[in-house]
Amino acid sequence: MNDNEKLAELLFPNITKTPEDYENIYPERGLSEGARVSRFAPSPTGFLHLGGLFASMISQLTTKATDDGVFFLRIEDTDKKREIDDGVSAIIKGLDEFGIVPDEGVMGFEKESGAYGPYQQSKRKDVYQAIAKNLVKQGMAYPCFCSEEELNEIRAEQEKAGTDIQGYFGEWARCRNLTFDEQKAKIEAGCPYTLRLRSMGSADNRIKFEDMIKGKIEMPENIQDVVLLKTDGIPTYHFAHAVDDHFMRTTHVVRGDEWISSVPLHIQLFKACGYRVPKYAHISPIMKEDNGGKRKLSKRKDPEASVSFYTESGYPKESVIEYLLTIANSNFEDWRKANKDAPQSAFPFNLKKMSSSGALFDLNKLNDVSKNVISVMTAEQVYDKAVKWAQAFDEELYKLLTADEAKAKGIFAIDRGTAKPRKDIAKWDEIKDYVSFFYNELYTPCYELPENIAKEDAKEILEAYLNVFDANDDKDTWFEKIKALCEPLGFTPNVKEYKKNPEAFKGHVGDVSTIIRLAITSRKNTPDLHSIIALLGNEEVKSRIEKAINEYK
RNA sequence: GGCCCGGUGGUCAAGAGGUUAAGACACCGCCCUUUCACGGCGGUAACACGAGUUCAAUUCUCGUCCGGGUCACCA
Repeated sequence: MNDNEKLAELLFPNITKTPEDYENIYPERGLSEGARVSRFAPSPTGFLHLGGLFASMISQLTTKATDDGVFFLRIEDTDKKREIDDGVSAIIKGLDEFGIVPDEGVMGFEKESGAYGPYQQSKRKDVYQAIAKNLVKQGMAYPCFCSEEELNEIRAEQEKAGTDIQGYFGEWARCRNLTFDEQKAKIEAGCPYTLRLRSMGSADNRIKFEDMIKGKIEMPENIQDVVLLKTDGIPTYHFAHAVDDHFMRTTHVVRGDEWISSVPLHIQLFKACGYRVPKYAHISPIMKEDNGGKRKLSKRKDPEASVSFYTESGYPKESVIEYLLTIANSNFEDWRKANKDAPQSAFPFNLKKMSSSGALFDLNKLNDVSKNVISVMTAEQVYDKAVKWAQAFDEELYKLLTADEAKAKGIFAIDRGTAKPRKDIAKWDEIKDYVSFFYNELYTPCYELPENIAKEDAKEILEAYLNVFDANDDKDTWFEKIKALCEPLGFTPNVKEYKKNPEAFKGHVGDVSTIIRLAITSRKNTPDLHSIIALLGNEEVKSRIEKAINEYK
């Protein structure tokens, strides 16, 4: 046994499996030619970030562009400090609420599926250690006994010396060249240690790689002896990334572009272990306007950073995904225009068309997209989704909607299913206001007239209308009756005539309709009044008109 | 500071060595219309700056500036 082999045994006496064993445990997937395997690998911080949803959507889309692509969910819980109770469920629930269901990986609390698990890094300690042991054996990794203070000290010295590159490398790497006896003594004395990579990189070398989104990138090679295993034996992100994505047979790594600067390290790690380097696709973050500048959406400052914001506001999941798709591929909107009814999954997503700079989050655009999405839903769909939302977030609304299903559906059916559907609703939390005048429980009458209409005229019109009104009239006779009211009371049924000669009339049909609309709904603007009247019914409408008349007396 | 990435209207963006520099959102106006919404038509508004290459640069090159990321026993 040489010194490296002795060191490996000293460090990992209980690790008996070899890298070859794991190659057999996690064999090549044997998918069809070109099939992509990708993943979403968040740490369980207790909530799902919009950027996380975006990344997982892109990742999934990337795999679904190939025949038997696999998209899996891995949980990166190697940092106990960041972990939050049941953070895993929050992520799964968040993804699920937007229709993203992984093919394999962590599927729920203590639940996973797939042959490449465990998919939670905290449960893979043995795998990492076996690989680490092998690295030590080959002289590519070594224990480092430096304390936090010593590390700070090194950094301070480097600062003072004004070196371009700071960190643990070359001359500065105090533990890099300890003899086996020195290492042995420290270990037997129980000194805590981390395991570091013995980097074979040189600052003079440049490494090139092709990012699927950002294109060709060239960077200096990694020279840092980075930590592979922390004092507690748990791997750092970098090491876990190489080991996991190798053994889970990931072909495409889709992740946030904050990782781009560690790609040289990652490539080095893959090579040190003898693994094929996966393809990388680094996504730009979704930004937020801030004092005229841009910054990343922050979970602290921005409620819209968490996906729960969208479910709570009642944005349909399709809307959020649709919006994200418009950010992802700018040709999505054109595609949507040409394929109005196609499911989102039919869109030919192209990683290479992703923007390489970060997009500012645009709530206006989301609202617009969402209005379009909702406008093509059937009344039944709107009803079902709204009810489901209300059940969770607005009990009063829930009771009203479910107490009279037919009425609620009737409301949502107004002008729906036509070639030019209304686009009033962007999210379910708007519908309470939208439907409020249909329900006496929500309705607060307000009889304030527009300035150009006198109380007396309003009263006369309403009195006259009450005499001829019938909620069962069809739309044409209904409106003919209103027109007929006009002339005797000094209004004209002809708007154009009024515009030509405004002095000759008190107003036109529009004004008459406004008075009626106001009496029935307390609003100047509503969807089709005839439909509203039909839904409200004879008695209710009559009683509202009578009340209004009293107000104008 | 070192190293990366980026910079086309307010926002998202297409684009190409020669274009009247697309489109969408927002905004404004007009039309349609019983209101609103929808729809239609139109409008305001952009190639960060400076050199160089070229007959020609917003497009290629370099520099400057600005924005973002990263330099942990965090991911």
